[in-house]
Amino acid sequence: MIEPKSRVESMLKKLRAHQFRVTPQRIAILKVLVCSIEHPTVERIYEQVKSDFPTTSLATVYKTVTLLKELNEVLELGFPEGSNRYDGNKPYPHPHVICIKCKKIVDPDLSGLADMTTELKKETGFKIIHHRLDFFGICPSCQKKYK
Amino acid sequence: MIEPKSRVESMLKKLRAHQFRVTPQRIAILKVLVCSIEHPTVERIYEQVKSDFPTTSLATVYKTVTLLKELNEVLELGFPEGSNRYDGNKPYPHPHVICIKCKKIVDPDLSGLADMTTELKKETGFKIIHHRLDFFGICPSCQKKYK
DNA sequence: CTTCATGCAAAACATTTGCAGCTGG
DNA sequence: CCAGCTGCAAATGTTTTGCATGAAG
Repeated sequence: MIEPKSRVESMLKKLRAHQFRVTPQRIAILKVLVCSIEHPTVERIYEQVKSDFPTTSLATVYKTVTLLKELNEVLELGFPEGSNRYDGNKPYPHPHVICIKCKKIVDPDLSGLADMTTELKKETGFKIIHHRLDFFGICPSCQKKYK
Repeated sequence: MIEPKSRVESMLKKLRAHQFRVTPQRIAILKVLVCSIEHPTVERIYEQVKSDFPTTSLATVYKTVTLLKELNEVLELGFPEGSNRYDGNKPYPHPHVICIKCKKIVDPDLSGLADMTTELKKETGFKIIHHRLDFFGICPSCQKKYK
């Protein structure tokens, strides 16, 4: 388990290092990102931030999340159908398992992707920069529900 | 290499089997899908279909492509930023390598995903239905161009 | 002939943008 | 102070939808 505090600190440090400003809104957003295990949507982050910072706007959440993504402090999981989801705890590519019923997203322990990229480079000539691996299925609790 | 003719036939067969109608527009769209190696967007399919069938509408292309997806005769690659891409030749999950500059998509030869799903089932309890594996990078010709 | 498909335009929806005013450093 | 951030509303771009007309079976 990563210490939430240190992740928040590292994000703040990154902001300062690039001379972006540390505003109360940004602090609130990045706290939600780090404390969420659920891979929240922007809308969800917005709700949580508003509860103790009521004047925050949705646009600011979008802007902050995009900024953190560009600084590699957040992993964006884009979905064409429905909203994007964000992971502030493991801001690097890793596999996800997604429930197609309840939209829950979990991080499984899986290895064996790194060696594929060297194989790929040889075969395709591409310079590989990042990847995305999602498994879609039905989670245990939805399996019961819909049986 | 799959025979284009047989893929078109199998799509038509599937349509008839589910009592969907075989219209000239649908035939034209599915021919483009099968003859494209480029993983076309809906817009791209639309252009090509219009050239020999000028009255076709974009909405019809969307509807047809969605129908074929539901019949498992086309693989949809959704992208949140930009348009979705379609593969009528290999309508089942398989890895893709995507150029982030020119948006080219190629199918690499890669194996070793099937065994991951059994591992996943054990670890997460999910019933895995499908997956998606994309590698993002820069293709050989864009590597030259931007050097 | 009946039902389903087409084509047009309008709607939907998440995300981005423009801009006036505010504020962190 | 002043560049950069915020919040609002309007714009964007892709995909979907409603509905009248047309064509497949």
